[in-house]
Amino acid sequence: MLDIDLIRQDPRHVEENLERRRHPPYVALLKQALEVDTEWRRLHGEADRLRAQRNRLSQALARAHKSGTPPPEEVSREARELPAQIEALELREKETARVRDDLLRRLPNLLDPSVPFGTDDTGNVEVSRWGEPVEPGFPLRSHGDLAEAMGWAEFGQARDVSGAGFYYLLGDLALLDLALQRFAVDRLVQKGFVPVVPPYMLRREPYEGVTDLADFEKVMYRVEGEDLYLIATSEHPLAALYRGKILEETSLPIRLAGISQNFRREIGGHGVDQKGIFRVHQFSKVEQFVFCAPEDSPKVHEELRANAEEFFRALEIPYRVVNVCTGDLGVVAAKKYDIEAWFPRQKAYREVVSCSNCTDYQARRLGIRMGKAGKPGKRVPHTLNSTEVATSRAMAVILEGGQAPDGTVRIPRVLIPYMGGRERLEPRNEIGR
RNA sequence: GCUGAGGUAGCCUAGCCUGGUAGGGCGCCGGUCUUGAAAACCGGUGGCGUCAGCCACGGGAGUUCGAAUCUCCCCCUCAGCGCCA
Repeated sequence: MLDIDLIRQDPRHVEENLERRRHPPYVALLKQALEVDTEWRRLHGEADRLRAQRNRLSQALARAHKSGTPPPEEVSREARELPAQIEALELREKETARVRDDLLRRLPNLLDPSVPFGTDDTGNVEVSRWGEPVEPGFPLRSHGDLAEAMGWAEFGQARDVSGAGFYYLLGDLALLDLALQRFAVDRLVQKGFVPVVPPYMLRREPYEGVTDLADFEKVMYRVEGEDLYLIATSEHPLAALYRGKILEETSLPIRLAGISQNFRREIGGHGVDQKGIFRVHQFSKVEQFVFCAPEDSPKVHEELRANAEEFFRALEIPYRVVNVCTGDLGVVAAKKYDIEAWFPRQKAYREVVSCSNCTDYQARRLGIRMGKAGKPGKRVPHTLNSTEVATSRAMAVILEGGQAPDGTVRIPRVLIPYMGGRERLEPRNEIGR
């Protein structure tokens, strides 16, 4: 949610920013919100005056009551008539506020100046590139086919018992999933992040603070008969960790490393990845999340990006970083980098990390403030989030890029200690796992 | 799931029976004093506002001129019991 004070003080600035999305309805929404707000302020003032009058009358009646003298007739008459007027006015005031807030909530975050314009992901701008894609000397198998052939995954039975988009991981691939998570967490802890295993379900109300309403229809699983939703990413419960709280200025930045399963209903198109773990309903992810002072967020954004880049360099996976354009950015982030890893079989860069600066948009909706408790002058902190690793995606790259003609897969050097010292993923039947 | 107790400002708590518009403590901020600090004392402490004021006692509805207080509905938390990895 945008700052209503900013909109009142400098509507032109907000309008110019919204125009950069080249989506005229946003500007119309803004103007409407501003009009409704003006009306609300008028109603609010009027209702305030009537309430003040009511308080004065009530006190006069209380005094009369105490002294035992009956109050003047016109006082008690006005006291009887006022509540109906107040009620009518308050009803309009409340309704107007509701309309204004609805309009406000539909406005996206303000864009960072560096965000390029574009209508979809083809408008994203490459900002850096690391590693040399190598040509394999033999035809590569898709990660799904390979995993199934080597006994590391079972898709058919998962489809039968849970539906398309689910999978069993078995043997070395199950271990690789855990190894990636533990490696990612260890690195972040070393950098001062607090590891967090959050709730995997949230109630609707706190959930509305962290995501836009469309997600409830499209993305999230709802628990039957309960006011609970399965989290789509640990970003959500991590953001909600301080909902309604005041963060001590000196404790910032707060760096959290979320460890969770993630559940997503809509998983988009299929094609070459129909079989596999690239797009699935459930996956493990280690997430970076930071609360910081507004002036620090650009620096922290680069820090999160650097952390994610280092992770993929440690895995020796070539990648590029793109500055995500307006059409691909979504409403919550002010700026977003995607890291796209090189998939050698597909000969394409594909998204493995998403790194966002949400500025104050998320924190304001969650009612998170910063400052000293009891001291005036609270500010709204900024929130940022970035994937460290989504294991499903990382495993897909490792399987594609690390495979040998015999089907075994080279384990990235840094993960060997996490895999019992072994250097290759071995077929399940051959080693009895 | 059952029974009971609760939800008051950043935190703790009084007020509820008997309706008159939220008091105290801690913390924090500022001031006085001091070489400096502590102590002491004074003032402040959330949200909205067109800066008159208004709102805020878990949420909503009702009764009333007036509700933290009375009535009803709902939510949440804790304790004990039950169930349980």
